[in-house]
Amino acid sequence: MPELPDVESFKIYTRETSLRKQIVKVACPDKRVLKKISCSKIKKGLIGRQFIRINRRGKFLIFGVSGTPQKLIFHFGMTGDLHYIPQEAPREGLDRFTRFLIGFQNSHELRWINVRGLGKIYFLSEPKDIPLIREMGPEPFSLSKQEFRKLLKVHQNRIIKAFLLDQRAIAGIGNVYSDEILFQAKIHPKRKIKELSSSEISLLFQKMKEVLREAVRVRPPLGMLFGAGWLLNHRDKDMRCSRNGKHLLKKETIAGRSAVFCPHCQR
DNA sequence: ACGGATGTTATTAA
DNA sequence: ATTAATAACATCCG
Repeated sequence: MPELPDVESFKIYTRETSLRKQIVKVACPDKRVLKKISCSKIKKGLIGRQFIRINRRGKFLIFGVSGTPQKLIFHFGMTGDLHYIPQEAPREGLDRFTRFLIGFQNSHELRWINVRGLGKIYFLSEPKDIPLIREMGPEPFSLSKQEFRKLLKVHQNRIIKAFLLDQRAIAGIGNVYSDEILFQAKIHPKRKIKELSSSEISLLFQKMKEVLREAVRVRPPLGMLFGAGWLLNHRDKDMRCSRNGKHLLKKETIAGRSAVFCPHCQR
């Protein structure tokens, strides 16, 4: 789940729930997710303080803290969620996998839920000390079409799916949304970038922004649905192309991930 | 029971 | 030097 749109909605959610509240508790039920930092150091840095800023960079969520330059940084890995909930709420369902939590003075807590334990938590002053942040490519939402064309030029020898997935090339796009973007742009995931036409690049740029923007819009108030034309509604389900119910979607390993696409519509 | 899963990284191969 | 494929990480789900 946690690709750019998901982390963006975590940002909105935590800004609405967790900003400017006195932190009174920090718990780390699973130390393995803490990177180069102990639970007691995080406690020392957070307790008695407040979150004053929450930002996103790629798939990272970054919390600025009052009275210290240190920032709390979450990466969710393959699975993740955040629940702001009364502290007495039972840890059942997904909440069983709370591997880190912040308690506030109002008796609510922010639970960092990470089913598979591949997520990571950092507490440091300089986000760029995390190699992936230091080397991360530009944010899709801040790219102009001209910059996008330049970026593709730099990566012209790669296949398009690998480019979209590479955080060092462009930030925040993961497997599901890269498939969706390519489906909507009608581009086969294995196409070489240098062989894309100018109009294909234009459409790709437009669809990249549309898909990500729409996914951010659909996410937060839980339950809203993606449009009928979306590949997302069919992958892991009936595997039928939403453009023509007769075409069967294909699943193939590309750039190390299982790509789902319509061999008929995507060329 | 086995394979696969929305991510990243180190290693190996091409 | 680049780029792509692979395994590994941890754990749940169908």
